[in-house]
Amino acid sequence: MDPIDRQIVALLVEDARRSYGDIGRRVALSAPSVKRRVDRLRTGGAIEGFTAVLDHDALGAGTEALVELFFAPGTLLDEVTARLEEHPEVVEAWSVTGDADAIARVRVGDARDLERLIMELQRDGSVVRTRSQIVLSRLVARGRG
Amino acid sequence: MDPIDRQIVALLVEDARRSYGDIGRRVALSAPSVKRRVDRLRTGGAIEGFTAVLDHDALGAGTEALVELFFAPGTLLDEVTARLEEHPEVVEAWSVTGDADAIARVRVGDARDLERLIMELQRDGSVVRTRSQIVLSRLVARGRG
DNA sequence: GGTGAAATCGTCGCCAA
DNA sequence: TTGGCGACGATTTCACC
Repeated sequence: MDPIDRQIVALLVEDARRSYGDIGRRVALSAPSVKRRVDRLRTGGAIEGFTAVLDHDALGAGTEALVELFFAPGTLLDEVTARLEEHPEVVEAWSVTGDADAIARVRVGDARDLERLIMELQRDGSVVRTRSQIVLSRLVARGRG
Repeated sequence: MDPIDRQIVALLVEDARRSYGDIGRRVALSAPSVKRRVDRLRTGGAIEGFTAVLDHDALGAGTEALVELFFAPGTLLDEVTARLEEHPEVVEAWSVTGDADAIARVRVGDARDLERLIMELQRDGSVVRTRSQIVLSRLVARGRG
């Protein structure tokens, strides 16, 4: 992981479909050499993959919310993770310090779906309370930097 | 935006570097036809772009946190957005309902950087209070759904 | 890390349904 | 309009230096 690797990563975050030749020109390396580095970064796990960034508003999709989760005493993180992964509406989730035990970023059709999702999450008793903040607008959105 | 477009979008979310030919084989379309659709999805705004998904732990990077922001009365959203965009540590931010006015997802080297960032954000008075929750671990992470 | 070569891919104009 | 075909230059991806 040298400065050139970092440059390559930054260029791919900016545009994942950039060609190796284009990257090579910017970092003064040949295309095969760039490919070797990218392959290494992928197998090494630094780059997990490449994805399309969607505009959910333009896609006619719905509502996003950040849901704080409060666990029952003695709840295992793995249980909650498994439960969250059952629901495709959960885009991302983190275990956090502070008031709540975890925060889930969810994408649902509308407020009714959110309500239903929250009920579902609480169903088996590992999540005993939630507190939701519905996203009104996205202020900042960067690659995944 | 027909079912084939949705399939194409899903395939690109899964792997943004897939070739048009590969996509075409999966949706029973020729490569040029797939390219036309992807071009249309991009100019139409449904697909904002393509990015690399990084593993920040593997990259030896630091701490992630969710910072709730409380604005001074009369603060404009655009002001705060501009302020947030000045700081590359802010990966994402949303204006939300509920207790806080906005939530920023930030990535910093360590807790000291977080402290410094928060001081910076509060400096001009539009953000009067913050409440941070440091991410202990990522529970769920899907493409960008 | 570079070079060269072969296979594949991106991209365009043109034509058919 | 939307999709397929053909063609050409660019790109990917090797083996080898």
